[in-house]
Amino acid sequence: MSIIRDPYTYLLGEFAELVCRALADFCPSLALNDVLHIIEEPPRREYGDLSLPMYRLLKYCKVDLSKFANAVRNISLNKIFMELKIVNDYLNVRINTAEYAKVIINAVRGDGANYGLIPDDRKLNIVIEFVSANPVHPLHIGSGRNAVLGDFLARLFEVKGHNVQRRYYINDLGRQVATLVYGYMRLGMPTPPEDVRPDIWFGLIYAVTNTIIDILRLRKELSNAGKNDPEAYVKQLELDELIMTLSELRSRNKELVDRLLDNISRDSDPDKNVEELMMRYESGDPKAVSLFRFVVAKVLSGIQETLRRLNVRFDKWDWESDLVFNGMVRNVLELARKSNYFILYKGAPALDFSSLQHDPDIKKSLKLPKSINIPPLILMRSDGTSLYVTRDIAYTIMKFNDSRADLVINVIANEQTLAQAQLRLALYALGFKEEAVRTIHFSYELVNLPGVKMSGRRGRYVSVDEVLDNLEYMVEEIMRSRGSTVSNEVKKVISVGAFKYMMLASSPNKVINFDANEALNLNRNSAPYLQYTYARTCGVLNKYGRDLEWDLIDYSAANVEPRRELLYHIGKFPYIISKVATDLEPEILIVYLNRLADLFNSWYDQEPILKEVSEGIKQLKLFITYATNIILRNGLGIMGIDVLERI
RNA sequence: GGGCCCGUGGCCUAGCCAGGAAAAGGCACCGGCCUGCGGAGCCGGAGAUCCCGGGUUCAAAUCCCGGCGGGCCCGCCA
Repeated sequence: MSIIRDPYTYLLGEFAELVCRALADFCPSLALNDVLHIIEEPPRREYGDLSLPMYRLLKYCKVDLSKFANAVRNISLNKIFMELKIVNDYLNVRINTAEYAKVIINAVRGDGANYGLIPDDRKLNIVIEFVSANPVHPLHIGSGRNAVLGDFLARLFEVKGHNVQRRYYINDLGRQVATLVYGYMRLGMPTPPEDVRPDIWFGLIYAVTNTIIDILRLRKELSNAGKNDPEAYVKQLELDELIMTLSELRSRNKELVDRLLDNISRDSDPDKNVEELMMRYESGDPKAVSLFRFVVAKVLSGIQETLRRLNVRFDKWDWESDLVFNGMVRNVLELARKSNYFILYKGAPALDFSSLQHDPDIKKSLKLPKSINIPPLILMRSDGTSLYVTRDIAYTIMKFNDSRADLVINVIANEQTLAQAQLRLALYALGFKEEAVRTIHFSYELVNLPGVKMSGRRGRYVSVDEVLDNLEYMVEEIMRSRGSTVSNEVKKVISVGAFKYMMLASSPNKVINFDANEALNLNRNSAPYLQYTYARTCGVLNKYGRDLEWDLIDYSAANVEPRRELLYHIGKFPYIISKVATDLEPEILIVYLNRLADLFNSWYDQEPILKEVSEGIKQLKLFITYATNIILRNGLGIMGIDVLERI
């Protein structure tokens, strides 16, 4: 007999088969999958362990419910089910826990430390592009959410046996980097200070430069406008706000801000100079290239430090500018010119999707929004420089070619839904139909600060590092209040875990309103709670100090609450992992692990494990502890959260 | 004007896609449990018009339509 690796799925299958066989005579069209679909868990355990609402069978065969009931009543139970009852038109079964425990125990015994991690049959090449934050300031918590989600997806697919490549798109051709470089030049290109993180230092230059440029532009507009310009009032308000922002920034580094203000004010047209810089860089001017690359690499080194702190790694760092330098962007433009969808829009080369976007088949396969009007996609500026989406088309093609990808997943904020739809349409229009279908936008919502709008341009954001620093401080405080100390290692594992948990605990398409007090709460329903529970299991297992005596386990002792419930939950882990991998919803895993920890802690308080006198029961209890231990480690592992043997 | 996402006790979150038995966790609040294998824990209590209005259905937090509220997008920005 081969070992069953996924007990719960096996259980569902057995139940469905039982039902199908019983109803085969008068309900021949009823498929196993239909029944599987209908099976649910009763709201309360008294009803049974699994339940089939019989009225839902009426969809498949129209006969009287009593006929179902009669047929079902005569089901001869196999050994894993021990009781069958019909209550309120529900067919409820009770599991023979002793038998089911055997299945679960064999599954855990067979897979050991890999319990629950069952590879898919087909091994895919999956590219995940994530973070890809503009290299102009430190990672803020929004990017932190992206990093944690992308890392979660990568770990999940790896566990499911796929070949995962993690890529970071270094967006160095945009106006943002050019603005930063411009500011750095105006500052006189000083050597970045050693004692400040480069992303923080350059991030300040970036915010200050942006704000000053905007102030100068507004001032010019105001002085040109007539006194009766109705917009003048609004502009004045905007200007006042910017000046406040600048004075806030000034409080961080007076000298730097004054110098920038002085030097940028002397420039008669900063906007034009920023654009000129962009052009020089894109055309490959060696001086511009070395300067841009220097600045970006510096900022990136800071970002990488944060990512290392989060234990998020990348396989490839893709420079956007390389796509222009190596001709790939030009190729895309040439392809576009030859395509049937090419038009000149307001004099600029563009793709027109009006004939494509309403085709129901295309809409469905490319997962386009129901009724949406996608405007023509302009591919090139009239000054000859490239645009973001054009470069992104080239990049996507490269991601497919580079790693023979079956799937490209882009972890990108919800605000880019339209742009991502445009990207897929453009790929389709240029003849990359397969690629278009296999490009997946994994969308997530932003992280908001209560009251303030986060803005990198204004230097207004909470960085990942600040949050982690605060979390570490909280951990220290808690330990101090208990009269003990904490190692750096423990402090780091707990704070990083708490951060990741926070980012994964709510559905990706929900906005997170970042509340510092809430975020620093290390109580239940958090990573530390799960880590603590894990450490508890380690404590017991270490104290026992030997391997389990699998053959001595007393299965019959499984049929006692709350062991029963706990075992049932343990048996569900592989099923949960599969579900998470299908739905790509981290919160499912979190809910499951919390419940497991709750059940374990509650049980732990009720029954001694090591003091159990019956050897068979003691081995069963050790098994429960061991399985909980493995599940917590594997579950947290997928979330990128480390565990500790001692806290 | 059009589109996307969200709305569940005071607060945060699961359940919604695949409708089904008395809506599930947590925080905060109230009351108990520390010489026991780890109290970052355990036991108990209180607290909900599932945003509103229609519709579909034997049955709606869940599906459909229309509102309301919040966030976001519709650029020769990224």
